[in-house]
Amino acid sequence: MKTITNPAYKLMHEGSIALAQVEANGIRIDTKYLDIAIRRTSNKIKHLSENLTHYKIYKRWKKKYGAKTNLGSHEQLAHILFTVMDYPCESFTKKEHKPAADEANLKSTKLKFVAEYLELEKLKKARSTYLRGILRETTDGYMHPNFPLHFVQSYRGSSRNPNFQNMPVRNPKIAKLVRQAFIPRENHHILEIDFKGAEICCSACYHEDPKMIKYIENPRLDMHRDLAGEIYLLKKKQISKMIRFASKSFFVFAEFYGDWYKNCAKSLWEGIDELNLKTTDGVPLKKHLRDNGISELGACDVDKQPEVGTFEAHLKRVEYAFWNKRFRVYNQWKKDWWEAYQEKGYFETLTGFTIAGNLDRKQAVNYPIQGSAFHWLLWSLIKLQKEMNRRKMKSLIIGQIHDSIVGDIHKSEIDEYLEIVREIIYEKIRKHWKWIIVPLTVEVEMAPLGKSWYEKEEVKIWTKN
DNA sequence: AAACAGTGCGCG
DNA sequence: AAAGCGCGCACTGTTT
Repeated sequence: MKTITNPAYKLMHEGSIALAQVEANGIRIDTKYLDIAIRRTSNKIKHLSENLTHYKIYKRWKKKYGAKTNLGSHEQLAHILFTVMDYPCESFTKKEHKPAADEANLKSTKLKFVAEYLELEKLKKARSTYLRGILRETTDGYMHPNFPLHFVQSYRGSSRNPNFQNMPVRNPKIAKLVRQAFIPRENHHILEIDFKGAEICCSACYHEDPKMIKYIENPRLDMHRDLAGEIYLLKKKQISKMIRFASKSFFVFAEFYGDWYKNCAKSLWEGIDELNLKTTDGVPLKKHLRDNGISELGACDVDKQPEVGTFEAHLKRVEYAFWNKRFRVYNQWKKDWWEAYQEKGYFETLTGFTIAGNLDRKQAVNYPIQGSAFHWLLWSLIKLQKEMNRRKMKSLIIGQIHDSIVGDIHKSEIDEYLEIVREIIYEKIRKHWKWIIVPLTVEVEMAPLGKSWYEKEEVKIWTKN
């Protein structure tokens, strides 16, 4: 067993050098804004905390814990809600088997106190991990996060001090609060390029499922939309963007990573209310499902078969068709790959890394895909930076987020930069790695001149849809 | 005071 | 048969 091939070694070596330059470049931070944002957020936190103390629940909390009462203690709150006040508890912690204090479990009480508490917690997270974290790591207006390559089991990269790869983006308010701090250099744009469906494309290079390849090759096909149709019993034109999003994140990706229908049914069902899903003709999704004979989620009990007519039972069939009809070849690959790993105790990725150790089934089939998809990005970043250096460009690469590259690009170099990117991703990478059997595409997002990372918007240049 | 385990949450 | 992959960071509560 060879643990690493020469090309794999070279990739890590050159990758480390390229990322060292990225670290040295650093990211410009608006420290004045950060100071104001921290102050403003602190005021909100103070106000919200004070407000919580007027609730009856807080009085019970105080009675139970006295001087030890701590609004920051999830454990205390969960104990008050689920043990003292006896609200039905849907989940428990893994090791200690105490009532869980995560957002979903707390929210299930539907208490106003809890809603305000969660809002407070979001702000606290934004302030401590992000606003203060960024400020702490910034000197002379620049922050230099690390991008190590030698910590992750799957041979992905990571980021630390601070982690540049988990800056808020999904919650618009928190995203704005934090990402406004990231600004370009004078006369530059923040510009991000993002591999489209990197892990899905990469998986196809392993399993070569013809249906998956078709989805990737034909821009008029859309697997998330198709699955949304099956999951929610909709016609193509009824599927809104948000419905597609729910199908993609709560079913398709979850299934690819190894989740199953009972979990997916829950998150899909809860997602309907949380995302306020409606068909494009304005019909609330739960009403639509009711009209089609599905009016309940079902128990989703691990030990029980789903009840006929429930959403859970429906999703069981969708899952079956997903793996045994639609992506049958992928399914078979997973089985074969797992068998081979059990036989040998290791496997080799398409990029030349051997992965050994005690892996479970999901890890064994996910690692090669996750690792190799990142290696596409890393290889591209190395090429891109070398070319930028050769041309002595003013533009800089300032970060990497698994399948995207964040650049601080001079206004006079945008076209040039994008042309280099295009050549690498649309041409060179497939010449370098002959096993890439699907076309690779990237999306481009850019903020207006001088504007923050928060203000990035998609730039349509190479994609036709 | 420092270290540790456990939990939760931000991202891909 | 089992039942979501990979990270980093902050915080609580306990132990050293």
